[in-house]
Amino acid sequence: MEDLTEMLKGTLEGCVLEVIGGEETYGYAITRRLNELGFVDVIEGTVYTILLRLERNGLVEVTKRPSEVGPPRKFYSLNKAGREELARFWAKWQYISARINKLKEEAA
Amino acid sequence: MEDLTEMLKGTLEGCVLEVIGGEETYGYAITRRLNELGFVDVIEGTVYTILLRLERNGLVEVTKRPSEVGPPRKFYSLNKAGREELARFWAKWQYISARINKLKEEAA
DNA sequence: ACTGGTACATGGTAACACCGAGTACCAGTA
DNA sequence: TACTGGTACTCGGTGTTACCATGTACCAGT
Repeated sequence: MEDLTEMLKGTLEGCVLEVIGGEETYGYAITRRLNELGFVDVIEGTVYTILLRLERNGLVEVTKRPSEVGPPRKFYSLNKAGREELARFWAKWQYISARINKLKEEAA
Repeated sequence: MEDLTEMLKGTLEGCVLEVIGGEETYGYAITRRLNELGFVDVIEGTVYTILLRLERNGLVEVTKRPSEVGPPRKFYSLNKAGREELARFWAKWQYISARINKLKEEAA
C-alpha cells in the first residue's frame, strides 16, 4: 500500500496510546508491534517523536530500565490523563469512521 | 464532538472527491453537504483550499456558471485522474480502517 | 576490530486542515 | 437609498502532524 502517511495523521498517536494501554512497553517494541499490525511503513523516528509528545503532554508515565540485549529502554504506561485521551480518541474514531463509511455507502 | 481536525487530515480531501464524484457541484454546496453528513465543523475556507488543490493537481474539470441567487459558481467534476485518485483513496481507507479496528478489537 | 541488532534523540521538511480577512453578487426591506 | 443577510470564491498565514536523515550508544557474536 502506497503512502499512507497523510491518512495516518491524527490516528497514529492514538494507535500508540492503545498499544501502551495494552501493556507497559517501550519505543522500539511499539514500532515492531505497529509493523506487525500492518502499519508497515511506520518507522522508529516517528514513534519516538510521538512518545516525546505524549510525555510532554503528561499522558504517560516513564520508567527507564536496563536491557539485557542493548541500551536502556524507556518504558511507557498510561496515566489517568492518558486513559482519558485514549477514550476520546476512540470516540472520535468511531464518529468519523461511521460518517466516512456512510458517505461511501450512499455513493454505492 | 470536539476538535476532529487532526483526524480529518488525509481523509477530508477524499470526502470532497467522493461528493464531486456523486454529481457535478460547487464549493459552497459541497460545504453544506459535508455539514449535513456530520462533518459539522468543516468550513468554507477549508473546502475551497481543497478544491484549489484538486484543480492544481489536475484531478477535476472546472466550469464557471452564473447563479440566480448570488455570484457565479465554479462547478467541479472528476476527470479520469480524479476517479483514479478517488479509488486509491477508498483503498487506503479500507486498509487503514481495517487495521485500526483490528487494533481496537484485540484490546477489548 | 568489525558487524548487526537493539534503543533513543533531534533538526528539518512537506502536507494538511484551519483561520481570518477580504471581495463581490443578489434579494428583501425599512 | 441604505442596510442586512445569504450566497460564493480567494488568499496569506498558522499549528499540528508524520516522516526523513543523521547521530549517538549499548551489546553479542565472529
